[in-house]
Amino acid sequence: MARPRQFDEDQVLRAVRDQFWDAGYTATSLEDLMRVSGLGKGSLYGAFGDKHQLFLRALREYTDTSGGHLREMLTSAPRALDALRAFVLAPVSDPGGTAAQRGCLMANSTCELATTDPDVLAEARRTYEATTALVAECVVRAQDEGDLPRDVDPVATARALLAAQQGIVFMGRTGLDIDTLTATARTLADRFLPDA
Amino acid sequence: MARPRQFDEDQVLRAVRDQFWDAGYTATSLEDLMRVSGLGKGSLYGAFGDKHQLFLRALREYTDTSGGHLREMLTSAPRALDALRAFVLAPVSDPGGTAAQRGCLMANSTCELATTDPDVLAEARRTYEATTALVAECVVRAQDEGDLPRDVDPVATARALLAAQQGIVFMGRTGLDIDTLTATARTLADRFLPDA
DNA sequence: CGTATGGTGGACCGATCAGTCAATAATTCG
DNA sequence: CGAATTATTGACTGATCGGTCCACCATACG
Repeated sequence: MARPRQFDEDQVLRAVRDQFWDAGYTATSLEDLMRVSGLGKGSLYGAFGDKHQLFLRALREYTDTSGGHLREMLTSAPRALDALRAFVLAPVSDPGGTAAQRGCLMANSTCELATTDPDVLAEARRTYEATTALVAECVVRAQDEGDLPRDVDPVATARALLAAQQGIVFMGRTGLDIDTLTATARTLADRFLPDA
Repeated sequence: MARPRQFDEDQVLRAVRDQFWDAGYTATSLEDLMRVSGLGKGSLYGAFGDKHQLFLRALREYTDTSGGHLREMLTSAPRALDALRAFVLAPVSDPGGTAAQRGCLMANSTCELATTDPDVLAEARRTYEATTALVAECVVRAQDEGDLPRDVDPVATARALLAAQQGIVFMGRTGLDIDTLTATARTLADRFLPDA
């Protein structure tokens, strides 16, 4: 029984997320956040709390969204092996390669803040634990389908695939051209995943 | 014919580098830099210019030092294949795993600043180009020694090994425990480098 | 020993930082 | 329609930012 919000919370979170993504957490000022969200300080603070809380919300929005995409990617393909291959190649799936240079918000934030921000570190551990579990599930399915040998440890394999994928993401962030990056991702995928 | 510097430039650069390493570029203030270096503002500005120039100097000091270590690592081992293995395992060579959590200053800086700081991006490209070349040389040597097949492209292999190594570095930054991280690095190394 | 040179430390600057607060506006419910 | 409630806006705060400047001082050279 009062005045309703005049903005869409998710839309604001996405705008704020993009700002943090491009400039990093520390280098983003409240003025930046007001500009990209179109909101005043009072509204931002009223709806999300301070800068740090807002960042964690945006980060969570990001991990939830990309976690959803990941789950879909890993379960939609008919063959699990193809899904794993798509997982490693995901960082170069953007045609222009512009997305590659942006890197991953979770990874960028971890590199920037892991030493000083326990909340971000915890979110990183949570995210990569969950990702490992999802990929490991897919590895088991690939084993069931006869595409991967039975004697490899699914979780260890998942961790190696995740590390390789994050390595690709990082090389993309350095501005490595998309063709070279794609070739590198393929090389890594080929070593882990037979056939093609 | 004037008063000589009362500090060792390299020592200051190392202290400053550690500060940037732990807190990131943006989150490090001039007060922090004065504290860790023991110098006043005037001395810092007189010797190194502004914060950005000082950061680039510290970053260069870091890449030069680790580039030297890398070169030594890749050339000192009797067998090139062992050197390549050591390269992939380097991020977990620290016994306690504390170094692993710190990550790599160049990588952290790239993730934080790649979008906004052309100088850092250029330094990253330069560094990883040089690293690729060094590793590729070592791959050729391993081929000459009969430990790697002749038909693989040395540069492509080097890029894949570098990406895998950076993936390990990143997983270490997320705080993944050192044992799991070591196992992951071994898994990656084993796929690329036969024998042991 | 005096003077020129350049290093040193800290006061100081305007700008910007994150965050607070109160006046105002918009909405719902009685 | 009026009262209660909450969103919105923007002025304001004290702190801190990066950077400048200058008075002071240690040294080297004549």
